[in-house]
Amino acid sequence: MRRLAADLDTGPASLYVYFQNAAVLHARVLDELLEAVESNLTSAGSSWSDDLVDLLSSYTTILIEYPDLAKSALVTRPSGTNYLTLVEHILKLLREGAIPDSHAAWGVDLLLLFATSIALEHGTRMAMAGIENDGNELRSALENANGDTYPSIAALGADLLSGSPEDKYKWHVRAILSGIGATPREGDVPLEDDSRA
Amino acid sequence: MRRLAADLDTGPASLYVYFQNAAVLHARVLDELLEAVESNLTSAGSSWSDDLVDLLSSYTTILIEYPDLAKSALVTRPSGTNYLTLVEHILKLLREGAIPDSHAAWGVDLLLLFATSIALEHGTRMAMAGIENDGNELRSALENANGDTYPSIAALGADLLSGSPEDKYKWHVRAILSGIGATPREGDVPLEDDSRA
DNA sequence: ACCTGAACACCGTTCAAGT
DNA sequence: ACCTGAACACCGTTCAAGT
Repeated sequence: MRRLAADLDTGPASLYVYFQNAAVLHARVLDELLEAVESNLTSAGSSWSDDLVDLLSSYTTILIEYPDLAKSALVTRPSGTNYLTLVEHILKLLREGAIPDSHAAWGVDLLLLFATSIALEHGTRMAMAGIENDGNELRSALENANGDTYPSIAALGADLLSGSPEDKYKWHVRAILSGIGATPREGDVPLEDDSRA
Repeated sequence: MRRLAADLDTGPASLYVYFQNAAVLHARVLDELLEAVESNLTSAGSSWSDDLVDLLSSYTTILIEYPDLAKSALVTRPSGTNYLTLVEHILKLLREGAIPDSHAAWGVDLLLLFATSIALEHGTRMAMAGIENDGNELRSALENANGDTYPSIAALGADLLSGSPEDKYKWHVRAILSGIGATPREGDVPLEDDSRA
């Protein structure tokens, strides 16, 4: 609020003439930024799931630059036209993937929650870079975990810390996609049923 | 920092004698709170996936009371013994579910990211309850979405907004579980292979 | 050596006062 | 009527000064 106000050569109070509060302002700014989501797409059409990974990556990449907006988006879902366009695009790809409608309806939430959280996580981490890189705390805790009290952790060992963020991101999205396709919701018609009453 | 310092009848500066910064203090407090995760479990053993839903619910329930700690946990993974115990418990249940180790290794991250994000989302939303409930913004945007520009949104209609948070939470966890079980990682041995070189 | 009062550099929001 | 300076009520962090 104060930085934007300063950029506009006025006091922060003036912004409250146009925006109810900081959350509303954030939502508006975010929706403006989301116009870039579609234009940042790279792969374009090898498969519906690749497209979905690409689409969400584009969204995350934008949000990662603005962790405060990611936090806002997580708590108060945006409602602008560009956000709706993103939801529409996700749903379109899920239908291409033959995901049942009822699964897709609850699946979009999960996909966007994931993409937003990752942006918040990494964006905030980057914003406090250098100050103190305590990312190694958990790392060493896992490496030195006692095999008697933590047998499963010890069994997995280095695998718990393996992989680049990008590879994990992609695998996580694919896992979510696979899950929302395969996980039954109450009211689902069983697969082999020919739907006679 | 300031509230805790006031409770201890001193200035905020004193805390810096014992904690490097606010993030470190948060991590320590959180790990203390996580001792309650195991004792809050309810269902106990109908199936590994039910147990996993229950375990993560317990974690989320605790974190939802302290959104600031949830934010901290999202950005800087805790590394205390109670957090390790939680990770161990999750891994144990995933092994019970016959999830391949390499999938479990990347799956814990996703499960904990989800549980933490939901706590941050709902916790923050509760903390600003009453002030302005603009949760209906997206709701009405989705309901009034033009069927020509947003065909998939219009096709799904009310289903996009259906379901209680609890039902969605459980379904989301189950979807993630299903996905991490079924999504191949590079290096996976194909199922029908009898592993002769 | 160990602790801390006071100050610094920030926030978002409100409201009386100015044009 | 529309805008805003100044103040209010908060943050986390630092550092010189006190015991």
